[in-house]
Amino acid sequence: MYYFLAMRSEKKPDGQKQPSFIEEARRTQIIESAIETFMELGYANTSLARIAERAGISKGVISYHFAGKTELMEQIVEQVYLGIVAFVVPLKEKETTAAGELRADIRAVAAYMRNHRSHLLALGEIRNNLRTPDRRPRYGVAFNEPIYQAREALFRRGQENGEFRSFDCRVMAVSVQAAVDQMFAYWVTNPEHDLEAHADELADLFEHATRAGHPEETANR
Amino acid sequence: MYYFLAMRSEKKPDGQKQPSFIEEARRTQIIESAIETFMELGYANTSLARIAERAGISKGVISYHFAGKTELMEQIVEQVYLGIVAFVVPLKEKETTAAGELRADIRAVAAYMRNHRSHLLALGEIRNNLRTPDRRPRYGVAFNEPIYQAREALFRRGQENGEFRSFDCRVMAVSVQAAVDQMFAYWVTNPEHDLEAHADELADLFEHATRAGHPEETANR
Amino acid sequence: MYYFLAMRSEKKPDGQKQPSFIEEARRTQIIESAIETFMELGYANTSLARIAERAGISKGVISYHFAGKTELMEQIVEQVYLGIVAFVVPLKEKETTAAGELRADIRAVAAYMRNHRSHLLALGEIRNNLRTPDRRPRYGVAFNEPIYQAREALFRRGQENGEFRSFDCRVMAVSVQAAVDQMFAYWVTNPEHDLEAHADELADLFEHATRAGHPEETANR
Amino acid sequence: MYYFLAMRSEKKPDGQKQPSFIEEARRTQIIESAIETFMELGYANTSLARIAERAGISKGVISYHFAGKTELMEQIVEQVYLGIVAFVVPLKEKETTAAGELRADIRAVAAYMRNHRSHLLALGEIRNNLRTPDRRPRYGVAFNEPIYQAREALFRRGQENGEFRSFDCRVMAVSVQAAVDQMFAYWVTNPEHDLEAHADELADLFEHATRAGHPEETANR
DNA sequence: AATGAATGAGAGTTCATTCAT
DNA sequence: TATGAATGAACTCTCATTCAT
Repeated sequence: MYYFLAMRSEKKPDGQKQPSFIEEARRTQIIESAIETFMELGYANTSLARIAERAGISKGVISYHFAGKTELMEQIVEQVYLGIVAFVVPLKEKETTAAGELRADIRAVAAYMRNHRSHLLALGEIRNNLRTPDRRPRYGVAFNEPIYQAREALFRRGQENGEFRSFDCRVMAVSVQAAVDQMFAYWVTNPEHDLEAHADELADLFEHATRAGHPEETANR
Repeated sequence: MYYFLAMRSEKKPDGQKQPSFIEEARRTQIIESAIETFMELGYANTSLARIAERAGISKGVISYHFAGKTELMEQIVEQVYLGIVAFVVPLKEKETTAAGELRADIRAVAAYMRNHRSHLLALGEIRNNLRTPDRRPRYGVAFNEPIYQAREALFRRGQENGEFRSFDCRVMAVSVQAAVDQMFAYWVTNPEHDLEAHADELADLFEHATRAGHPEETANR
Repeated sequence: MYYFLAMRSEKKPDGQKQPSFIEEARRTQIIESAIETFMELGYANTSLARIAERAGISKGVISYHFAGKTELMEQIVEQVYLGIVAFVVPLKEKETTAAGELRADIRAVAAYMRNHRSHLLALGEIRNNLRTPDRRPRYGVAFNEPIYQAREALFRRGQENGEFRSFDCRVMAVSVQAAVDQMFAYWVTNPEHDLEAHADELADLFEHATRAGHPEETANR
Repeated sequence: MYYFLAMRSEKKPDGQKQPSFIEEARRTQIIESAIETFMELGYANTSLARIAERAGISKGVISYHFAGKTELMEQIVEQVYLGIVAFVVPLKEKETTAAGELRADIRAVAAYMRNHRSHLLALGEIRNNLRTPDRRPRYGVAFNEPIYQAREALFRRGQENGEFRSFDCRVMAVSVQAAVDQMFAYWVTNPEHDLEAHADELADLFEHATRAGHPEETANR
């Protein structure tokens, strides 16, 4: 599930030299500094100079530790994404019913959002804006594909065992992800908003949206 | 409803000179050129020079007709937004039931998306990226507030007349908008995707999510 | 002869807009400033900043008038080369004998050198150093090909009419050009050196080197 | 003859510590790596980082073994120059006549060129570009002075013993050197060119250019 | 003897904006 | 109204050099 690793920009060959401790620390420091800068200033206003300034280091240090601005941003995406997966996946696997898993998923993501606000904001900035040299989007919606497939599988399972009614699994997967993402965006703008209550409400929403209510609606698509 | 005009960057006082026809034509030309550029190159790669080049005019013309890059982008947002409202609102008002109105709304927006792909893409680019001089987001989620309130009103009406179950109207409104927006993004990335079928599926989804299924669930929040 | 035009980087299509007077003046000013900078500081120390500083203009002006540093340098080469050709060719055409033409050629070039020291120095700097994006030499010896062919034709004519002995025309052409170029370099380093006397001496040298001295040496290669 | 040592950047005082074997090996390794880099990428694209990368060592090693980039380049010049002298001088000394010595000289240099292409190319790159801190050429034509004097002596000898006609020995020396250098450059650009034939042709050329043809031309300048 | 890390200057380029014409 | 010209700041990236380990 969440097989994001398949999207990693470049697998490091085993024969490659291990990064030293200090090297790793610096990279982490720079990435964290970049994340905060993206969150605070937005993509267009985030320059290497500002990242370095916030980190209290020289501009050239970033160029020393990363091949370029692009590699830095790809590293951020990778780091943040891996963090999400590592947190959410274990919490889902405890559930037995499809409906239960969907609810657990949504609540887990909400919990993660509360504690990683800046990381997820930076992820969004980069996803929305990073482009390849020929100016086509680097990530875009296709970035969500592994998530979509995981959710599709969940829905199909629920349909097969009679929990869920018949519906288009892809549309449902896309919509769940959209609602979850927007929950985050809404909370960011309205920090007093109750994130956990929102998550529960969302779980209710999709429970109603998916459950097999009337006999004739039971899924067999 | 959709009282977006209240957000307009600057109301022109009534005593102000009316823009001439050619003035208005130039502004429209520039806005269209900018929209295409945003769509094709993304926010970060859209410069006044490129907009002018695409329009086949001199760079200075833009500065002449717009106070600056910021005003141009705000004008784009306004124009596009007004276009959506003008198209969607009449289609909703024909409906009598709340559920019917929701379905009509979603389908109308989908129809609009198909015919205004570049406009909506540009709107997204600007909404995601434009910031005030002190670097806080210019639009963000708050931009959706009028839409949220309209949808909230719809849901509340449905709850009051017994069509809808009890749920948090704000969360539902946010989620509907998120699902609709993501439908667009998904279609942009997958042009062969059936937009109208997706809209219908979404209407089903939210019909199930909102309808008063069991007596004890009838809304009175 | 001297058909350098065939090497021009890009022929301007007739439909292209004419550069304005002030545009042309600025380009000339920048080129002259660049030539002086190349002469004084050498290729490696010549930056756009220094060229602009010498010209008393902003750095961005150069970028405005030239596509980039590369185009500026190619323009310098073209301008200087055309200047040489325009000066030398008419002086050669007055001569009737091959030997006379060779002597006239060498003397004409020497005369040009005296009055265009900085231009020729800059030409040399760029020729020696400018490389394509893939790092291969942009000009190199191949740059001399039109000159070589012109001289070859001269020598062949002299051999055919019996003025010259038999020798390899290409080697002779290369050597004449080398001797002439080095005459310039020597004079640059030793400004008190008598350039005209050097040119006459060179003419003598190649007269002896080429003339048909003994009957059995007359050319028929 | 060829008293190039007088130009050495810094004579090591006798009391200085002898470089260890491994020290010498490292310096040689770095110099060879630098030579290849200069040849392949040209002066402007040759950085210490690239030299180190090619040598498979750390960038700091170069700074450890050489005072700076300048000293490295001066060492390259010295090494290459000494190599030429060591090869050419013995081959000249076998000759008895001045004409014979000139021919032997040219052929010897050509032979050396064939086997030391990268060395001579690097020498040229550095000679053409290296400057002192006040930006005046570090070598330039003056670098050839020992060669010029050696050739002048040869020509004067030939004139005194009646082999050669009267001509300006300095101009002849400069021209021979120019022709030889350009032979190399031409061969580099046209690798299929017959270097040895070119050398022979050059020897013929200067034999005709120098020899005492008519009695009244015999030298006594 | 060698390394990796860091610096600060300087490179070419792009940009929004201003202004005289 | 519209243009072309110019500015100055900010951008990413590369460089030679220094230094602690």
